[in-house]
Amino acid sequence: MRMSKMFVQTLRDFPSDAEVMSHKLLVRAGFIRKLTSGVYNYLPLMWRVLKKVENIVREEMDASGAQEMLMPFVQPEELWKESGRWDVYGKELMRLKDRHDRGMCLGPTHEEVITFVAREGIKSYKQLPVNLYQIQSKFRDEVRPRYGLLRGREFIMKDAYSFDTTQEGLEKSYKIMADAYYRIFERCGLETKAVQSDSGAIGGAVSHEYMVLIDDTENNAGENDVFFCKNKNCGYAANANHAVSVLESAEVDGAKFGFNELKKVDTPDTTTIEELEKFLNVPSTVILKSMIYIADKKPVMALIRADKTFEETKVMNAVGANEIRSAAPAELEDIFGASKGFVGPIGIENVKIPEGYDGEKIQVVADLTAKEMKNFVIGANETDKHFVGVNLSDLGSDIIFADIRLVEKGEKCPDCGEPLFVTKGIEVGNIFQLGTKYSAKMNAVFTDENGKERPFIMGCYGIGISRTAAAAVERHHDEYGIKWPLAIAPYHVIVVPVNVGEEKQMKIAEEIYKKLLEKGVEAVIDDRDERAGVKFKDSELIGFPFRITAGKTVDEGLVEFKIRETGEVLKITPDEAVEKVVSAVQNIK
RNA sequence: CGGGAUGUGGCGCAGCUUGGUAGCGCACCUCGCUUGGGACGAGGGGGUCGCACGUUCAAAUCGUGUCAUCCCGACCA
Repeated sequence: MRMSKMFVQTLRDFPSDAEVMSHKLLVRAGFIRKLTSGVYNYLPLMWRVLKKVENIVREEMDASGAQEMLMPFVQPEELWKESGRWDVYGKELMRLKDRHDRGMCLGPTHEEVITFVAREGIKSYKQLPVNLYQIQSKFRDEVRPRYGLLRGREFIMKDAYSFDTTQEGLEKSYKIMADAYYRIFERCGLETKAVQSDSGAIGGAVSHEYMVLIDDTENNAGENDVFFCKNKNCGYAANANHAVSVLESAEVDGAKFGFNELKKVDTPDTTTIEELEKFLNVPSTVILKSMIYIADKKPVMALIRADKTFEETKVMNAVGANEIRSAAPAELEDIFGASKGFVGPIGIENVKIPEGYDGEKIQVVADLTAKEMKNFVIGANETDKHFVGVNLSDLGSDIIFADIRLVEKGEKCPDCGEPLFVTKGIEVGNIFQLGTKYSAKMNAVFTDENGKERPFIMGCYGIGISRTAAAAVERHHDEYGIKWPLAIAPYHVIVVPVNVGEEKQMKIAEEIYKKLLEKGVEAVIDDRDERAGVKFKDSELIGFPFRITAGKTVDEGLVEFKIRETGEVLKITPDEAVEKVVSAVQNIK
């Protein structure tokens, strides 16, 4: 490729609307341009990168025995009604009508369609197991798209779906994918950690997320908090929304503070835990904090020892909901007649659920920390009042107990007891044992050895192609620009004649360029009549892994060979330079 | 959906307080000069100042509305 003809425009400045490095650099270096919020044009350089990532994914998927296909981007409403997700998916699902007023949606994922494909095409256990995948654009109407390619609304994804006859078969298919995923990300130049993750409303099913760990806490690109154990024999790692919190003891008996019997006390203006601690002169560990969530339109009260934090996903799972949000202060008034800071579970069975919400009574879900507390303090469901000296037996019996705590750094690993560490992570892949969630609902069955019909045991496996490319930029850049891993770089090498007016430099550069092409290297020659500084800045910004510069030293028969990743510079002959690139390229194949 | 901010040429920004017919840097085109780290000089093209309505002799500037974008939060198979 000749730089003078390449469709690329690098910018002198970072775009003002970008926040994270991958977004800033990909725009500035001319890889992407925004069309509208969360939707980007992949310009030629970006498209080359994406195709490289795709091809690595494709090679490893094919090697694992999976078969590639392509499903439609637009899907009919009926399929989503069959699976039940039409009503649960929410606004993220981009819904539209065709000219006949039929409901359609843009595919955010393809479980419904693949289940349709399988029930049409798979009739017998003899056809199983099978794993089908595709690489395609997805659309999710994210509440808040951000961070460029890391959280776009339209993005490229590889999604695979396995079909097995048994749970054991599924586990085998799952393991095959887990192994393939490590290879894929490693080949993309990304070290990943597979972490246990929340399995959503499905509950109980196994799920792992592949995280690119981002140590820099200043970096917002890592949107997930990952807890992990450094014990080599253990290896526990989990997303914060799933990490098990190990109970730790604390001073939890209010009797030590004079709360020997249940009574209601005045606690004016104590709307926060801190204020309440101060007013009653007790530690937060003898206070049971109450928080109201709206789970699938049902009000839910969650309880936890007040020095701990709720993990909403765990609350959601504990009550079996699909969607959850914390209630607004005005809603508290509506439901309880008490203001923020004073709601509590005593007498909750008498609280009437107002119009606009679902449910007959308010479900109470308590964290396991509540179980060891005695004579504690809790909101009285009356503004400016709390109960003290409360025990669990005072709260009624219809309480769900579960781990609904957010794990904290330094807590003990649930598997080995060593302290847990936390870091940020970018989720680039997700593998998931679905079971019969879709096949059962959509009546996707096969005939087994005994002539009996049984639903497919399914698994699904995603990789964010565009997100993986962006994550690579997050992990591989410096102050000058991108440092693409060789395997996914748009081109392997750029050849720079310093001065296109110097015949000898130009001649050597052209020769090198030609040799590289002949050897199958993806090379660019910067034949622009620009000053050296411009060419060097651009080559570093765009992130070519290697640069061969033909400058003044051509008179001595030497060129400069520079490695982007390390900054290492060698003065060698043109043939040696070509050889270095060729062997590096062969090495990644 | 709550809170905050911003919309002026491809990118980055000034002008707005105090209304008077749009400017700077980069990029782009032409010529000259220059050529190992984002040169220099001269000339040139490109914007109905997000949109609508209003106030006014006159609106980028004031008012109202609306749309878009970004940030924080909420949310996120």
